[in-house]
Amino acid sequence: MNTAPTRHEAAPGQRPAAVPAGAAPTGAATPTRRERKKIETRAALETAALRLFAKQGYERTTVEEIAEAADVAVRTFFRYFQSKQHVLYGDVALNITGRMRAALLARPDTESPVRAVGAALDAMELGEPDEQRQVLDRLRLMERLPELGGTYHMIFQHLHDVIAEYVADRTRLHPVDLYPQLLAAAATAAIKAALAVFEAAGGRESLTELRAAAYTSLTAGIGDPPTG
Amino acid sequence: MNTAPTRHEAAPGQRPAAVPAGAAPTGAATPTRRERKKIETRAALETAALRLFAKQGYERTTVEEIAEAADVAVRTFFRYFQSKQHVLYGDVALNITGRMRAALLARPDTESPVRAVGAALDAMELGEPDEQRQVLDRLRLMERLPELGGTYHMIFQHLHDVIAEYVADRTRLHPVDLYPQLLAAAATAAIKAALAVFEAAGGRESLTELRAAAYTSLTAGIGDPPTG
DNA sequence: ATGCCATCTGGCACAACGTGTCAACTGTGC
DNA sequence: GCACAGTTGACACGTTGTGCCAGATGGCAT
Repeated sequence: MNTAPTRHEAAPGQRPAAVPAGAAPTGAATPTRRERKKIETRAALETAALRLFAKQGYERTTVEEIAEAADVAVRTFFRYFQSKQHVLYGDVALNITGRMRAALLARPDTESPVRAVGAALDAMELGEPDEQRQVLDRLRLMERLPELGGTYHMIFQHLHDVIAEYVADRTRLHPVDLYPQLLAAAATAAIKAALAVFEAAGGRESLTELRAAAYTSLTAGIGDPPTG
Repeated sequence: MNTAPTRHEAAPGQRPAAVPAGAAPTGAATPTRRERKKIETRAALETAALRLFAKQGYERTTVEEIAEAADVAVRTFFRYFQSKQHVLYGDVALNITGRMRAALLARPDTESPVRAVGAALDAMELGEPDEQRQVLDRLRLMERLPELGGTYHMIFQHLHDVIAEYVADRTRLHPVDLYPQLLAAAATAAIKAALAVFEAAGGRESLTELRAAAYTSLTAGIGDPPTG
C-alpha cells in the first residue's frame, strides 16, 4: 500500500531508483570523483555493517561501531541509510522489485496473468549464487529478528504491489480489486512458503522448484480474471 | 518461525497466554485487588494510548504523554508494554491467534485440513462489530506506518505458525514441510487480500465473504495432503 | 592558480525509546 | 500488626535518529 519514503534531508547516497531495470549498462566508467567517493563510502558502510552483523549479531552491533569500522562519523552513516535496518534492506528490496517489474513487462500480452506472473518469478531468479546467498542471508536475518519484521514486511509489500499493479494493468481492473490482490498474494505467499521450507531443509531442496510448486498449487484455483 | 518473546523482566501485565482458549469463563469475579489494579492500569494505558493515537497520530504521540494521561510513570508503561508498538499490538494478536487455535481444535478430524482451516477462519470472525472495527483500525494503522510493519508482520507470522502447526499435526508432517506452509500461507494471503480490497472499497463489501472467496480460490489447487 | 559554489562531512545538541537498578510504597497472608 | 512479595516511581544510561552549522572537498569557470 503506502510506500511513503518518509521525508529525509536530501542525502548523498540516495538511490536514483536503480538502473532502469534493463540489462546491465556494463561499461559507463565511474563518473566524477565525488560520485566515486560516495559509492566508496556507501560500500564501506554496507560491508562493515554486514561483517559486524555476521560476527556479533545485528542487535549487538551499534551504528557507532559500523561508522567507526568504515571510518566515518555516525552522522554520515545516517546520511547514507535512513536507519540501521536500511543497511540490511539496502538494495535488496529495490533489486527485487526492479527485477520483478522488468520480468513482468517482458512477458507477452498473449499470456494469461497467472502464467505471466509465474514466468516472471522464474525469470527473476537471482543470477550469481553469491548474490542469491547474500540475499537469503539478509532475508533470514530479517525474518528471525522481531525488530526487523518491518523491513521484511516492506520488501514483500513492495513486491506485492508491483505484481498487483501489473495484473491490474493487464486485466483493466483496479489494483485493489480482488483478482490482482489475490494473484499478488499467491505469488508472495508462494515465495514465503518456499523460503521457509528451503531454510528448514538447510538448502538441500531447490528454492526455485519449491517456489514454482507452491505457486502452481496456489494459483491452480484462481483461474482467469473475471470478465469486466 | 521464531517467535522468541525476547526476554523481559517479569512484568506485571504479562499476559498469561489468555484464557485457555475455551469458552468465556463469564462469571469469575475479578480476584484480588492487586489484580484489579493491574487490569485498571493496563486498561488506562491502552485507552489513553489509543485516544492519543487517534487524536494526534501514532508518531506524534510520545510514551511520556501516554503515561502522563494514564497518570503513571513512563517506567511503568514499559512494564506493561514492551514497546510503544505493543500497545497497538496489544491483545489483538493474542486474541487472533488464540481464537484461531481454538477454532482449529474445534474442527472434527474427519474434515480435510483445507476445509478445517477454512471453517476455522469463518468461525474465528470477530464477534461484536465494535471489536471488529477496533481491530481493523489497528491493522490499518499498522499497515500504513512503516515503523509498525514489524508488528503487522508479527501478527500474521503468529497466525501462520498456528495454522501450519495444526496442519502438520493433522497430516503428521513437519510444520515446515511444504504442505502445511502452503496452507498457512494461503490462509494469511487470503486475509491480507480480503483486507486490502475491503479497505479500498471503504467497507462496502463483506470482509468475511471476500476472505472466504479468496481462500477458496487459493486453496482450490492445493488438494489433499501428500501421502506421507 | 584562484576563487566561487554546490555538495559532503563531522561534531554537537537534542528528542525519544527502551532497560537496569534501587528505594519506597501497597496489598496479601499469617 | 508483621513479614513478604509484588508494584511503582525516579534516576541513570545506552542507542537510534534528526537538526543545525561550521569546515572540508570537489567541480568549474576564469
